[in-house]
Amino acid sequence: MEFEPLDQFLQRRKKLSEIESLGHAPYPHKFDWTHTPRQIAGEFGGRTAEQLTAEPVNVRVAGRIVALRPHGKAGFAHLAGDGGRVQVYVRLDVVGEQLFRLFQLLDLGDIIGVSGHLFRTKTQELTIWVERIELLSKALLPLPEKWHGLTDIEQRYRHRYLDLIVNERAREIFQRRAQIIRELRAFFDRRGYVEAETPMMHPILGGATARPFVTHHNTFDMDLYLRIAPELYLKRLVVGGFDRVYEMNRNFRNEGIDAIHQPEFTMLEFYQAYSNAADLMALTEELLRGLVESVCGATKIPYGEHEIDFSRFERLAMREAIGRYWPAAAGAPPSSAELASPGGPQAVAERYNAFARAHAAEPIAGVAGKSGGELTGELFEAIAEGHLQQPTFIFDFPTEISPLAKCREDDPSLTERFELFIAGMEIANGFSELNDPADQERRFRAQVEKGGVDAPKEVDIDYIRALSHGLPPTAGEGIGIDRVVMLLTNSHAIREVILFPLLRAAAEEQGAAPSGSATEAGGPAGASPDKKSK
RNA sequence: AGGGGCGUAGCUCAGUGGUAGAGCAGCGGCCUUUUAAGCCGAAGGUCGUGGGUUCGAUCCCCACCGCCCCUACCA
Repeated sequence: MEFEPLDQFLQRRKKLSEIESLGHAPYPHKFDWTHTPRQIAGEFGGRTAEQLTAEPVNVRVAGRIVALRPHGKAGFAHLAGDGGRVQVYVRLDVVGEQLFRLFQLLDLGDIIGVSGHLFRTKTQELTIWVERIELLSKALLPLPEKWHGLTDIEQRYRHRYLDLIVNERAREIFQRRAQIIRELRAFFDRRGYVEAETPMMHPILGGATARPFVTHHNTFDMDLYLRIAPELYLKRLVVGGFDRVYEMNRNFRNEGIDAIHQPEFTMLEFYQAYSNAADLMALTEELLRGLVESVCGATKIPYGEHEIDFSRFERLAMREAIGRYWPAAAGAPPSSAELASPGGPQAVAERYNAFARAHAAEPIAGVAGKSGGELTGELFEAIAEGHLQQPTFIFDFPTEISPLAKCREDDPSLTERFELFIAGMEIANGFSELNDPADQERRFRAQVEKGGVDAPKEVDIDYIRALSHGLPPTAGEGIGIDRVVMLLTNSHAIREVILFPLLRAAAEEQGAAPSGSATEAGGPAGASPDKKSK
């Protein structure tokens, strides 16, 4: 297989043959290094030129050539590796003709190993005085332009490896992502949670409201859904005696793609027995504050135009939030009492729609056919959600839109459920888990009867059976990890924090190159904590 | 899904109704402390794809493909 740009590809392949004919293995198996490019600066950055002369430091370093400045009978290059870079200096009179010829045959992008001692150049840059040089892997294709790098967004995702080589920010985002995931695991492990891996292929859809991907198992001749949520399996584990359990992995939702949604997305779900929603709000606050401190080194972090302050989390009932952010042009804001009264949400929604029609905003559709709880949820989304920049827990979710949550003891129209919003995004969703099997079965059946494209088609009888064995009073929560990574990396598109976001498959072309014609199939993908479950 | 924008050399981008340019990368030459190294020279393109208008289209029109942004929907 040959790739465009063909002239450069062939040119580099020719150089590789010449390197072989000089007696070098084209793809050697091993290079013993003493330091990574990053470690050189870290360990020896403080040494002066005099110290390096008095006490020579010998190193062996491997890396990718990311800059190359030949000067006739000598030359400089920068090797990148381990997130750092180091300059090397090669001289004909030091390495000899044979190795210098090898140096001349190197290209930007090649991976080499060098050995030598450290010195400082005229400009005081810490540099390796190369005595031996070895090709470790030839780059047959050129790197993107050295100054502007790779800016085309589509190319960056289709050829993420180039993005990672060339764009430091991309590399930093994914290193930080790994750090976040490490910290989250440590947080739950410290507190005695068991990490579980529940099925990703589900015979019955459940645990959220979303349209699924469907797949097929050949031997069992059985259709399966890629999971939209692990919720029902994790609660089975609580029934089984894992009182504290968590899972952090992919969910798949066959729905729209935008700045905060991908079909394949990562969610953390955790459950703890003998706890309720209020306990989880406190835990979530502790978790996120600690995470931001350890990852960003501060409790206030910049996010676009805003500064987000994780030292304080606001708590606001959903009905209060509607009143608080009610548009001034829509008249007097509704009271929580009005929203709680029979027919209240309908009246408020009509008032909002009158305002919306007059101000080119989107009205709430189908008011007459919706329950008060559904309308309350929609009013909240239309009016308040986008205003919630600072960390804010919204609680008192209506029962109609919370089929897995336990009702409030004093008000069956509301549940012990909350969602956390930051920067206008839904970040977390948690509640006291409904553990009454009869009530759960009723709510499941109501969902199935109601129908709709994303409604469950059948009741998960085994889950009801599990509840019938007794689920302790339990609280559970889901946190959208991709969105947390967005916040902590000041990223404003979810695909910036997903290594290989789903793209439309490009047409395969013979000889297609980094210019963007290789097919990136991308399987089913998905992304976000959802409204009705974690 | 609707509206807007974009698609020109490998990369980053100019440009014009008379079939096209720069910088970087690549190629040849010079260059033993450079760092967006420098200097000289040559090369590189089906201007996203397919139609149409025109004597002539990369440019104007239509359709399609892909990407981006906004709005909406799935949630």
